[in-house]
Amino acid sequence: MPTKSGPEGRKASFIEEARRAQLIQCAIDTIAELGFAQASVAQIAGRAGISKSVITYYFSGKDELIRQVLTQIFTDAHRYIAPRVGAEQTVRLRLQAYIRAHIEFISTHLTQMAAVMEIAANHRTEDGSLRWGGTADRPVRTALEGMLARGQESGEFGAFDRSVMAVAIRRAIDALPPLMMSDPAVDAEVYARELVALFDRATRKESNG
Amino acid sequence: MPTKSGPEGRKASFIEEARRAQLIQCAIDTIAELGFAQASVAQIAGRAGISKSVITYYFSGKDELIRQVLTQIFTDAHRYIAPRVGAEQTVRLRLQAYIRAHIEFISTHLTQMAAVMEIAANHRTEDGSLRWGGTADRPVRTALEGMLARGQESGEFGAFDRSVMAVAIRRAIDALPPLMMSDPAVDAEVYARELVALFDRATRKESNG
DNA sequence: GGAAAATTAGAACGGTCGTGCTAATATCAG
DNA sequence: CTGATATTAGCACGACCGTTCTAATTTTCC
Repeated sequence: MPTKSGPEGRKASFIEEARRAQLIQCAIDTIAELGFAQASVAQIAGRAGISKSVITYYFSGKDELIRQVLTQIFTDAHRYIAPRVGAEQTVRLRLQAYIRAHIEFISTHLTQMAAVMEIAANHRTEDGSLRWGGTADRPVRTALEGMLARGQESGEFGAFDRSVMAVAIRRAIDALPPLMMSDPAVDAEVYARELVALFDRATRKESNG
Repeated sequence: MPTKSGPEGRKASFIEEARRAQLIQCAIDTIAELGFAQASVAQIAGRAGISKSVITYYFSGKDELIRQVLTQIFTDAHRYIAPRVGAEQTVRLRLQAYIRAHIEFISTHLTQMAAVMEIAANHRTEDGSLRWGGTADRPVRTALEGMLARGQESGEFGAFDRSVMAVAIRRAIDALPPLMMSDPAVDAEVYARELVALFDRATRKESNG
């Protein structure tokens, strides 16, 4: 049963593993540089220096490749961020670690993040609706809202709408990739420090000023 | 000299004005609904119930049409927002009006804003670089940074990095279109009130808590 | 070293893109 | 009403899209 059309069943060969990794990396670079719409199979294959058909040989199609790009990047990000947040003891410190860890990961994985955002904003199903769009970031925001809720219950945070605060935090974090790519003068450390301070004030109880 | 290829020279006829307005509106609707990449000339013409060539008859090409979509929306937005900000006397009130006016306009022009963001994020020149991207929002942020600077000089605001604060404010405002389009339960008034309160705290002087 | 399998290049397919051209129709001035 | 002009539909064009197919080449294994 092996032979025909693509590697299946048997364990991946050395060449297969190397090609898959190469193609995923080339897809990331191409999407980040040219944008999702311009990242055609021909472009990605050209960057890898191979023929188009190699892509459909190792992946069932372009969608498969895109999917694997996303899962790889998300796995990397989660592995970096989760332990750094979990290490902190108070909710306020966890929120600070949340912001800092995100910005550290983003600033050291700029092309990956640019690719993720291009895909999230543009990849659509055949019926025209966004494949990962609209509600795909909801679980992320929901988790963040949970953290904010615990901070309010414990009295560490003041009164505010948690969903609006979560949106503001996420959007401020996700602003970094385009910022850094269009302006190399942007300093990720400064950005992290200022954002931590900004939302530290924003989550405080109203102290009659 | 009249005749050949498109209306030029003479003043626009009734039909011309109507068609241009219709096509701009259809472009907005199509881009907002299907995304920029899927908003082909054929799609836009189909929505208008006319032939593709009518578009290239009234506009020099697709780029021209897109450009007019942007200028129309930006003009509308500026006419709504500018006087509301200018009416306030203190910097803090002006910042509040800035946020509120933006959210009011956005929530009442959702499809327009969705179209603008699709275009800004995706429209590229032939060499592959974003046409309105990267640095196109710089003047907007710069103006906002100026407002923040005046607030710090007058002592109304505390100490913070103005460019980071400007990014956070803009990103929080620009989050509204996708929020409202994916979740009809989102309340623009609540969002405006909470955002005003959030950045009111964030711009305050550190009051030792 | 030779057969079988894995991997690759390259061409071909049907489809959509934006634009240009042509011929038919609608509008309007005289 | 009529001729000129504005407007429109429809097709053709070259380009690129993602996928499929075939044939050639490389690798693997006995």
